[in-house]
Amino acid sequence: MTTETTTKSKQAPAQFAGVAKLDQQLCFALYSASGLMTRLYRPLLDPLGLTYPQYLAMLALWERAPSTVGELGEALGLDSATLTPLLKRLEAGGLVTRRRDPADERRVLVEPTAKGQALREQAKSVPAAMLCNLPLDADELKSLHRTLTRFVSGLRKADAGAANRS
Amino acid sequence: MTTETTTKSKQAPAQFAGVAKLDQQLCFALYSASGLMTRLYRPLLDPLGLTYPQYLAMLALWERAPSTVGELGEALGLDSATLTPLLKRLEAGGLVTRRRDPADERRVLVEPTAKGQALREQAKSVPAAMLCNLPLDADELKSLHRTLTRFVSGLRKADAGAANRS
DNA sequence: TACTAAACAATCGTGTACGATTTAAATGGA
DNA sequence: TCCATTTAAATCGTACACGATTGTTTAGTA
Repeated sequence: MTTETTTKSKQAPAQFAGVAKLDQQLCFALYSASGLMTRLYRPLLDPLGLTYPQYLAMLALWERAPSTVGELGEALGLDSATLTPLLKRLEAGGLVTRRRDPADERRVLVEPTAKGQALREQAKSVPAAMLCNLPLDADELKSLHRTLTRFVSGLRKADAGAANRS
Repeated sequence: MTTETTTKSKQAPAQFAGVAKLDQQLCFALYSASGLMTRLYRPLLDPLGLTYPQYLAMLALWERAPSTVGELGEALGLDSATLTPLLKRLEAGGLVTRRRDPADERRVLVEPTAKGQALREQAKSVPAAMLCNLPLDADELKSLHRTLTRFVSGLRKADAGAANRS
């Protein structure tokens, strides 16, 4: 509890200490929630042969195919270093195809196969099953989602700013 | 858009479809928020030579040392398969020591070194800097934290239940 | 006391994540 | 047209993350 002036140089509010601690707890809560959620998805996705990130990729592809790796990355917030091997695993599992875009050989087009499309039917029961795991009622879920959405879009802006600055 | 009865077997509420979609979005929002947050911590933690999980481990150790691997795992929600290599990296960096508990040779006691303690001073400026990145005001942060905390503790219960059932 | 069961950390295999670099293709001026 | 620049994906190295298994130590019980 050393009374130091380090924080004075920042334009921090008066009640800094408390809020800073809160931010730390908030960040940890987000980190924990994300991890727990992934764990709870596992028993639902195992029968489909998907991991949670793979499930997200399939959701994106079911919405819009073909998609380029870049578009998927934009949608999921992942870069090619993560997506390329993930998509290769989906391809190895026979769920998607990957091919160079003839119109622009730099791009790679990803598309569900018939098997990948068929999986969509099985996957339909996942959200309902997951919902049973979520400990809040519908109103609370809605409120949490609203706040989180604003939070995420704000963070995205901050992240883009940080990227530009480098 | 096949009208099927698959979901009728679940005891789902009438407005199932909408809520289920929401849950999907909520889970994705959590996933995104967690990833973005980790990215925003990086420039703050790089000067300290820590990753975000390593920072969490040090926070736990600054609060309570020595801790066993199991206690750290409980606090952070990680298992030994994740923690052991992480702690070995912290040890290699000279920030912690690891030794078998003489009173119970199964346990391993982890403790910050002098260097690890010294790092605590540098780390004090991290929360304030991070706070500047967070896009919500103090009230919203508080509300989000409250909801998330309830959410996490509920998820933990669900997770424990799932573990017992297996 | 012997012997099984439980607890604990470590290890192995697989799958994200991402910064940094590389390779190839397209684009935009001089 | 030529060439530097930009864009897109892949690759490399490092670091989580976890299920399943292993090896060791302790605890519990007949």
